[in-house]
Amino acid sequence: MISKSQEEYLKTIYIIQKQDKQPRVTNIAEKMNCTKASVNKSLKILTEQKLINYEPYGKIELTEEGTKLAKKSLEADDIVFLFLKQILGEEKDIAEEEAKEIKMAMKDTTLNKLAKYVHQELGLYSLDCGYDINNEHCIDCMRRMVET
Amino acid sequence: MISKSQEEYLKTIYIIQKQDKQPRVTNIAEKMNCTKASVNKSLKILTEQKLINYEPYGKIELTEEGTKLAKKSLEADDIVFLFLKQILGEEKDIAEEEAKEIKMAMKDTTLNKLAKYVHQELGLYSLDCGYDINNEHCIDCMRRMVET
DNA sequence: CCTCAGTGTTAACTTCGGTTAACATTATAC
DNA sequence: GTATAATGTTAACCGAAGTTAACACTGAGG
Repeated sequence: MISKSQEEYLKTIYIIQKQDKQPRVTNIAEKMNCTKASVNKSLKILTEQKLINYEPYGKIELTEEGTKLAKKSLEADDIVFLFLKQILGEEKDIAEEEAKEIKMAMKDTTLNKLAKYVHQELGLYSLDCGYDINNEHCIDCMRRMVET
Repeated sequence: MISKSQEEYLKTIYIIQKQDKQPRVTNIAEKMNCTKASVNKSLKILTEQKLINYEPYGKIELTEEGTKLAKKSLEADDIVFLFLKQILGEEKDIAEEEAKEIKMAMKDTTLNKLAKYVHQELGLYSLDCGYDINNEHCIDCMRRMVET
C-alpha cells in the first residue's frame, strides 16, 4: 500500500504531466513545498512500487498503474472539496487545502458514499467510474460549478 | 499546539475518568491499542504541556485545560460520526473509527460548519458551546439517536 | 569545447510516534 | 512480611518523512 505522502507526490506528477510540462525534481519540489532531496527520496519509492518510471537524471513518467492511482486520488479530492465548498459553504482556498487532508482520512467506501451524497445534493450527473460520479464529464461539470 | 496523537491520549484519559475509573498506564494502553511504553512517553509530553497532572508511578489526572481540550475533541468526533452515520449512512463501527481520523484533518471553522449542517439536517437542538451544537443536552440527544 | 548555472543526488541528521526488552516499583496473596 | 504478579519506566531501537549541506551531472552560451 502507498502512503498518504507518496500519494501526494504521485498526484503532483500527474498534474504537471497534464499541463504538458516535464515533471522534474525541481518543479515537483516547488509544488509540494519541500526540498529536492525529499522529492528524490519519494521518486525512488514510487519507482520501486512501479508507479513511475524513473532512473537517476532521467525522465519522470507515471506508469499506467500510477496514472490510475493519481486520478483516483484527485477525484477523491474533488468530491471532498465540493462537499466543503458547495454544501458546507467553506471558502474556496480553505476547502481546497483541507479536502486533501480529509480525503486521506477517508476509506474508499465512505468516499463513495460522500460522492453519491454530493451528487444527489448538487444534482450532478453520475456514470460509473472511480468514485461513482467521477467520469470526465462529471468532473468537468463539478469544475465549472466550482470556478464560479 | 498539541499533536493529533497526543489528543487521542487525552481523550482516552477523559473517557476513563468519566467511567469513574482511574486512568492508568495499562488501561490507556489497552484502549489505545499501543504499548505501555508508548503511553508513558505521551504522559510525559502531556504533563509538560500542563494538560495532565502526573508524576512517575503517580495518579493521572486531567488539568482543567486538558479536560476542556478532551471534551472539545470528543465533541468533534461526535459531529463527524453523526454525519457519517446518519447522513451518509455509514455503518456504526466504521463511522466511529473513521470519524476520529477525519476530524483530525478538519480545521475548527470547518468543524463548526459541519456541526451546523448536521444539526440542521437532523433537526437537533442548538445552543452555544464548543462546536455550536455541543451542549450536554444536544450531545445526549445525538447519542440517543445514534444508539438506535 | 569548456565553463558555470541550474538541476539532481547523496549522506548525515532531525523529529515523531511507535516498538521491544530489560528493569524498577507497587500491590496482593499467602 | 515476603514472594510473586501486575504495573510502570527506561534505554535502545525502528521507519517515515522531512531537512541541510556538500557534491555530481547536464546543457546552453560564449
